[in-house]
Amino acid sequence: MPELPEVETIKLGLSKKIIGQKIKTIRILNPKTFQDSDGKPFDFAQGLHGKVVLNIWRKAKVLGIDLEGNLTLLFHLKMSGQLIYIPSKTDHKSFIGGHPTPEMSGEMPVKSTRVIFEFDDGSKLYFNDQRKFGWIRVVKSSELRDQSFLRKLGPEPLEKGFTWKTLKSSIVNHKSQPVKVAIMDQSVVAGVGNIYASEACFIAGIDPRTKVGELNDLQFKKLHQGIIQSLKAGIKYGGSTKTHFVNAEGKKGYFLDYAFVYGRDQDICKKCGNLIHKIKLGGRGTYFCAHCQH
DNA sequence: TGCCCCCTGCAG
DNA sequence: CTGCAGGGGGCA
Repeated sequence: MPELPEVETIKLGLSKKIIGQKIKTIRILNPKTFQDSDGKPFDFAQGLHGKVVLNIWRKAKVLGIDLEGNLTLLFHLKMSGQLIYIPSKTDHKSFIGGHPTPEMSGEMPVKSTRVIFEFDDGSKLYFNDQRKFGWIRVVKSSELRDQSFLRKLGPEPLEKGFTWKTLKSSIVNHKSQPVKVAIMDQSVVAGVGNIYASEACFIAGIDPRTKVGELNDLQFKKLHQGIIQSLKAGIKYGGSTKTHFVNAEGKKGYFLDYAFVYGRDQDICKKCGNLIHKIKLGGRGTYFCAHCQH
């Protein structure tokens, strides 16, 4: 899935477009994608029809859309989810000067489209998800904090409360894990996934295989900085598009052009010129420079 | 604290 | 054909 920077990119793009809009219809092409927390079908006609979008937020890799009537839509994009907003025909012409880009022309829905939200002005929000791991849920806004997956999350790495000491304390019961695996645990830090975990270890100068219990305080400080810097860079370049990720306008992100190690097996380290290596940690592809990381 | 699994599609 | 892919829940 999209990790924190990708979901943040979608959030920033979507909030400009759908806050204040009223939901007209919801078409569910893949019922499994859209379930309430009990796995029962949700009564959309009664529940969401006519509701106005009040706010959009992100927590870890989950995107939330608050609606009128104490309702919140939760989205998890998992590995291949996309949320693409297509303006209504009128807006669309004025927006791009009458020359539709491929992703904005009438190519939606596509084969992987699972759910379509239509707003009162005719614009649409498409939830595409090739692998069908992603989900959408409806919860009461006032009961958000009871959601188990939100309760289990560690600190938000780009918020004030995240310091190297809070990182050290939240990671304390992962001492025997490789550090790269540990920072991908959402209870340690919220929102770090496979790409930015490799990047954070590189920036910190730490070998991703190093056991958490072997890290000293200086390394925790560097790791803390590495997490923050890699995520910020991800947001700056509009996220990482390996295969699926696109922003709310259907456009790719370019972080991987600037990545130090991720996806660069047998390529040259941008810092020292030695070869980047790919290994497997916790079942996931992991990239590092043996010369820069110890 | 490690696997298996949920799926689909693409590269090798 | 096999293996692999931005995730993470459920299980022993």
